[in-house]
Amino acid sequence: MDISQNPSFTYFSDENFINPFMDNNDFSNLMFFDVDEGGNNGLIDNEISSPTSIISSETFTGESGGSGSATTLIKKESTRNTGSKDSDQTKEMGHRVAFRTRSKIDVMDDGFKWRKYGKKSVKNNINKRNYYKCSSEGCSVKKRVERDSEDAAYVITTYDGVHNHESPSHVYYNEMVLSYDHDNWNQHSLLQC
DNA sequence: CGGCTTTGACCGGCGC
DNA sequence: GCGCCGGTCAAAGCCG
Repeated sequence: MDISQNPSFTYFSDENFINPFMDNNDFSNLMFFDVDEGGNNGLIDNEISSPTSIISSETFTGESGGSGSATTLIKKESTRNTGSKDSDQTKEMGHRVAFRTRSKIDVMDDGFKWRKYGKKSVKNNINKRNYYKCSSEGCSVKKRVERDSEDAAYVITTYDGVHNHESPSHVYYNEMVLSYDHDNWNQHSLLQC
């Protein structure tokens, strides 16, 4: 599947996506999308589309150990399906965000602490899919990480849910951002994690 | 020793 | 009802 030509995906390149801390990873092809990525086409079904998908702050670290990190800010709000459907479908997994990055490493340190709880080989993908849970108490955010089946240079990361706590590296993160007086950094959005 | 990873088993949804 | 498939559980092992 060629995701890049899918209209339901928002595609990021480094032209509109600044990564001042880019070190080990090549984020030249970053994108994210909502709803599921499991289907072949990923077209958004109007009836089951998730109401909102937000990534408030992401901190990618090229190598664990802090040698280098790329900080990313993505925010998306899609408010279609505004209450027209029955509200009982608004369970906990209301927010799902996925994006694809070109990265040498499988799992990127985004500032949160993840605990691996599963690994599966899925159809249409020779690579294994890894399942992670936020290890913070009371936070049930999940994350799936898999290599792109067609281009193993890309990693597809899917987040389910929204963190109800701040990132452990949040303080450090904010300091970094504030030191960057750049228009593209929406600092206020960082605070609504 | 505590937290994490690994990995097979188990479960539920869905299509036929 | 059955089988497939994706997601989760949990025991065992590993590691700092």
